[in-house]
This record gives sequence, C-alpha cells and structure tokens, in this order.
Amino acid sequence: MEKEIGYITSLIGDPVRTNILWTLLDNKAYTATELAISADTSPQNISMHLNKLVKADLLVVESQGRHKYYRFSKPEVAYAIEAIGNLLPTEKHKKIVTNIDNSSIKYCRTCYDHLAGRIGVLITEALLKQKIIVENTNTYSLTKKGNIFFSELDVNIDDLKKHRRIFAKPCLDWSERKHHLAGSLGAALLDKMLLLDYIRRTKKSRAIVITSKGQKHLYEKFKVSV
Amino acid sequence: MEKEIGYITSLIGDPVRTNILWTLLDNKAYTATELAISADTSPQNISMHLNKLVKADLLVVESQGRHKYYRFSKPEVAYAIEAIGNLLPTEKHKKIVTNIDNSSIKYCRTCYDHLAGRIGVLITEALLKQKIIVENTNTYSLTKKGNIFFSELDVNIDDLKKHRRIFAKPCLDWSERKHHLAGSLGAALLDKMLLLDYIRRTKKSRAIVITSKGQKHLYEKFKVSV
DNA sequence: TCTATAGTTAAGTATAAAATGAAGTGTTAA
DNA sequence: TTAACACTTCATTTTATACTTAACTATAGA
Repeated sequence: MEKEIGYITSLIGDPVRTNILWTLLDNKAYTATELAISADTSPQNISMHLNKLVKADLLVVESQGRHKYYRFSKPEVAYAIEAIGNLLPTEKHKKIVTNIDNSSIKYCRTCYDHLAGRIGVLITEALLKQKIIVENTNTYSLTKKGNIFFSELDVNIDDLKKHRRIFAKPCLDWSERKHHLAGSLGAALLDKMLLLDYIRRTKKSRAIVITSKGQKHLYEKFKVSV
Repeated sequence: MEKEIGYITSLIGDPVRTNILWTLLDNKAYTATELAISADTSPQNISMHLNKLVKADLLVVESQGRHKYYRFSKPEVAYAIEAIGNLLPTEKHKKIVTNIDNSSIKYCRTCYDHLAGRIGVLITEALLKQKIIVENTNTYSLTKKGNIFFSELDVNIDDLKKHRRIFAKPCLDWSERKHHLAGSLGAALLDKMLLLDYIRRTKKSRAIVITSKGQKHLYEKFKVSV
C-alpha cells in the first residue's frame, strides 16, 4: 500500500507537476504550451510531465486540432491539492497575505469551480449575515429568503439539488483561512456572476477581475466593497 | 505561491516521508526508530526526514527520556494524506482489495482517530440502517434513538458537541470506496470500542484486531459479522 | 562509572529522475 | 506547398538530494 501511495505522492511532489496541478485548480482546461509557460519550462519537459499525470489518471487530455487540452480527471484531484494547500505554514501564509504584488490573485480567485479568496469569503459572510444561507455542521442550507434570492438570480435550485454533488458546503480558504461557499450552489453563483459580467476570468491565472458593473452590484447586494 | 505549495508537495513526495506520514495516520505517536523500521531505512536517514517534516510544521515531536515521539501537528495533515489516498487508480485499488495477504489492514484499520476500512463502513451502514444517525449533505446527525444509543455506551454527546471539531461527518474510505463515520463522534466510538476490548490495536500497523467479545457484540448490536 | 540504547550531525557519494538537444509527426493557415 | 506551430520521442547530460559512513551527544540501567 505504501508503494501505491508513494507513487501518487512522488507524482504530486515534483515542482513542475505541482505547478501544473495548482494551475489547473480553477477547473479550466489548459494546453500543454500554456502549462509550460506557467511552469517556466520547455515543451518537451511539460510533455513528459503531463504524460505521467495522465497515465496516473490525475489528468485527462482532449485533442482539439493541434492543441491538447489538459484538465483534472475527477474532483478528488482538486480536493487533494486544496487539502495540501491547507498545510501551508501559518507564518509563511501571513507573508503571502500581506504581499501586495500578487494582490489580484489573492483577493479574487476561483477554487476548483467556485469563487474563493477574499471576495469568496466576503460574499459568503454576506450571504450568512443576510440569512440567505445558514450554516449547519459542515453544510450550508438555503432559507426561504435564500430561495427567493437565487430564483431572482435565475438559478434553478431544484435542478442543482438533483445532482449527486454536495449542494452547498463551506470550503476552507488557504489565503483567507476562512470559509467560502462551495458545492453546486457555489459553482452556480460563480457561473451567474460571470454571465452577468460582474467578474471576468483572466487568461493566464486563477485571478478574477471585477468589472465596474460588478463592483456596483456587489455593494448593492452584499455591502461588499472591493 | 506555487513555490510554497511546491515546498509542501516535495516534502510529501519522498517515499520515506510518505511512509512516515502513512504510518502516523492512525494518530499514534511513534519513535524515530519505529518509523525507521517501518520505512526500512537507517536511523540517520529517518532523523533527517523527520527534521524536515517538523520544520515544515507537518509533525510535532515530544521528548520522553531518550525517546522522541513524532505525531501529526494538526488534523489537516491527516486529511491531506487521506485525500491523496483517494487518488489511487481504481484498477490498482482492485488488486489490493483482492489481495489476501494484507487482509487484516484491509478489513479493519483506523483513519486518523476513527474506525475505517471494511469494519468502519459496515458499522456506519448499520448505524444508518438502524436510524441511530441520519445523513445530511456531508454531515451525519444523531436521532433521538441515537442519543439513547450513545448515552448507553457512556459517550457524552454534549461534551463532544462543545468542541470546535466537526461532530460527525462521512469520510470517504480509500479501500472500500464508501463512507465511514468520522469527526468527534467517530473518534469517541473508536475509543469506546477499544476501552470495551471489542477491538485492539496492533503494534506495528494501522490494523485493528477484533476480539471474540467484540465479534459477539458487533453482531448483536449491528448484525455485522466479521 | 561503564555499557547499551536512542538519536543527531556533518561530509562525501551515488543515483534516479528532470532537463536538454536533436529529430521527428501531425495540423493549420498563408 | 510551404512555413509556422503544437506537441512528441529518444538519447544524452545535468543536478538535486537521499543515503552512507563515521564520529558525536544524551539518557537509562546495571
């Protein structure tokens, strides 16, 4: 058994492969070249590493013309990477939070397929404060007010609940050390905010930019100023 | 950020350190020599590895006379290791399950501080079937019947709920691919079963042996035959 | 106080695996 | 139909770091 586990840990343990997995954590698919740039290495090298990750069934690959798109094979991979992220030493972590250089990725990023970072945490806190969601042990559930709120946003709650996936749960954030909204409700909220152009994804990272339209609405709805 | 994560993943990625972490997953403290034997390496080498893990705040060490006892610094470490365990390829996993040699660790082992493996899953299923616990999204809660059940076992539910730790939640088992009971209730149940001598820990692994007394009671209480 | 045990530290070596260079295949688009 | 691009394969080189050898400290027990 140790050998089997060692196989996976040694795969995750290489710096280039860690960079790949960390980049893919926003649940987007990236091409080999994009990942090579992100990991600052050669195409040959990234090809070798990606092959190992695919063979180990951590990633899946899809060919589109001359491009190959890589993404996680299953949510468990994202969970494991996030769980490792939560092991970051606290002092080092503080340094990151107070580091202004990468503030955009700090305040605003996605975690797998939902909003994370400072914005994710602030919005979640606002949802709790306004009693749109309530916290149980390790889950969130919607109040009546919450049902109205999300139906006004044109999110079909019943559809979400049909899925086998967890509906709404707190997810510990590595940068904020607080919880943000995860699960299918969290994913639906992110989708809707992207659709409404409150926020936009950036090309090369997990950073999210907030549009002026978004700023206005975030303040109106949640009293969140960014 | 990638560098910080890479630091942790490369730590976890070494085979000897993986062995250490995997061994410690039962939440017992082990001495350096025990861990060296487990990882089949020299005292000098294990010393070096343990130092790295302590410096990274994954482990803490306590001196007792001429011995040094190592254990996880926080539950997050166990969660991360378990999350990695869930990434094991399914085919390989099947091979393990049908492998009779390590059947004891397969049927009966602990995960951090609660009962896992086949027994953990069977008991959890029995608790659900008998409506002692009910499943919500990603949590379990106690029914009235459950409150009586655990008070008869002399488990103080109110005390458990006072802790900041999650009370009861499903934990995906890497060997069974089903859920077992985790959280403080799971830990309390394991403690009680050890105290009542239904089960005993073995010296050198996470395997648990079931006593004949335990077999009898497990069948009476849960209709679980082992 | 002497011996065995538990663990550490430091310098040197060995080796596995990552990176590179060169030469490919297949794809798009001018 | 040619050139540029996206990616791969394989042989070779490089390098990081785990491990060894050897000498050490600290504790326990006799």
